[in-house]
Amino acid sequence: MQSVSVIQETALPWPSLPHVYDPRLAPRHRRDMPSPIAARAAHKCIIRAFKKDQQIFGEGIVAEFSAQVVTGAVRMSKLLGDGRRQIDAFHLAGGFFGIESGPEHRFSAEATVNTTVRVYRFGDLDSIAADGQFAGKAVFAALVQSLECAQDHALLLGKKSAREKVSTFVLDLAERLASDKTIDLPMSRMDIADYLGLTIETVSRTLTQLQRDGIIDLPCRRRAIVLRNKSALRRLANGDVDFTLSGTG
Amino acid sequence: MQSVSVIQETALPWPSLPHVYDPRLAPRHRRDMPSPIAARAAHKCIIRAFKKDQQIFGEGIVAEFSAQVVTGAVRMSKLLGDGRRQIDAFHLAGGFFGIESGPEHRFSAEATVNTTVRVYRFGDLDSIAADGQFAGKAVFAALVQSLECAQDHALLLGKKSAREKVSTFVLDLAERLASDKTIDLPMSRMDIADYLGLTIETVSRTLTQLQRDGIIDLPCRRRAIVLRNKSALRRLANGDVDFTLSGTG
DNA sequence: CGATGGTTTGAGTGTTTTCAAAGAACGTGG
DNA sequence: CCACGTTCTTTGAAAACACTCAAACCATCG
Repeated sequence: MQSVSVIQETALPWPSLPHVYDPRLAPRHRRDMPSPIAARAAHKCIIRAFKKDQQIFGEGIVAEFSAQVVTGAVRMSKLLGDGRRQIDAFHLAGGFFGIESGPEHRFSAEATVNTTVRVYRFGDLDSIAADGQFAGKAVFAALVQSLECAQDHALLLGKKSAREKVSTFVLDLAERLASDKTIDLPMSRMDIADYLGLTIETVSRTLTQLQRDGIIDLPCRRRAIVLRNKSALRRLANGDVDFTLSGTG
Repeated sequence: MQSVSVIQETALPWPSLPHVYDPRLAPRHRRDMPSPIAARAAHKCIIRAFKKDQQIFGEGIVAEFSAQVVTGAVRMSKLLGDGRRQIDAFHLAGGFFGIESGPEHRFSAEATVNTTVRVYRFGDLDSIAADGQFAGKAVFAALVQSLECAQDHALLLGKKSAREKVSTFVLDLAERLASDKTIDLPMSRMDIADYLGLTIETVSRTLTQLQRDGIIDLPCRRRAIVLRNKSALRRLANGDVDFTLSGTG
């Protein structure tokens, strides 16, 4: 009903993952070393497609699977009692998500656009951790990266202004998508707002203002942003100086 | 406190830490605070004392050591370009901190009160991950806990009001300190503010308001909070309903 | 006991939110 | 391929919340 297509996959090496696999972490094992997880999971590994806004798994659901984004993007979100939503992270192509320590998922995962993911079935984390070889390290690396990401996110949410938040977001997305000039946003303003701890109106206003200041450009196509002044963006993102008041005034 | 003698140091360049083994110090673990890592690293483990506001290690410093709080509390903080500070976490007795994936510490660690820590010398994360036994799992667990903590923190910073933030903080601290009624705060208002993404004035005002509403009590002793209405606090913390307007009005 | 620094309180300001409505892109169906 | 409706986005005005600046307060320590 909801699954659009299910395809059997051949083995695909974990190590080719841009996002999870930091060569700095395990460079020695990188070359030609088969991944135990991939090997083990190969025969149960499938690709699934999810439509825009379709849920991949919900908060509180038993964590039987983890997954890797093939195309598209996935948002990890959490809800407050009254429905307020905080998006913890966006996973882009190559990104892993759904790896949990406890028995259930602590986030809900949804596709922000039409998305395909590769699904893995995982045993408990203990056994992964106990695997001193490739699997343990890969999961370890994924975990550490999530942690760093979450911590940077906390800095952003706690201490940055709307202008700085949006700048940070745009810059980060540009890097992760390897976009030199034009970024194709794989999410709505609402998603961005819930990620940055702002409202859609503020996100929109801030983008407009950055455009007025010549830092970015907003083409007709709403889901795109063109970078005009990357260094200014970087300064803003890092809170380097008082860069809040700019140009035109 | 503990029968073992504690080494007090003033200036402390981490790199010059003496890797001595004092049988009186290291192997004796507090019964209520089992430390698997210590068991393994016993021969490299020492106890060190830090005074209030003393730095344990700085952001960007080579990560040669990690540590576990024995008594007191440690704040992990990050700075923005212009000096704004975000505290990522407080580590209380038993908490591990300083475990990194990369070559250097991504946070500065400082004692918020007079504090003693057990210091470990760690090899790179690879070797820890490769250890399928005790150490690997313990570090793994610590990492996962940090991650969950950071993610909850992001929800707090991004979506909660001052009232909700403070309530969450008080409740969390009460649980972590196993305080039934009276909480002895191991940090200043400034620390709390930088942790919650607020200013000290707002933290103070919010606490006062919670007191007026009969939810907490603020004794003369400024570093203490008495819980009066724990369930109200819990409702506030979880954003359960519109609980913002309360009592007296 | 007085000095000190952290904390509380007050008044005014500013940024972000809220509420409301117009505008524009996108998808659907003809 | 165009027209239409729907949805998302943008813009505006007013309000709310937290912040800034400033001063008083009072625990704590010497």
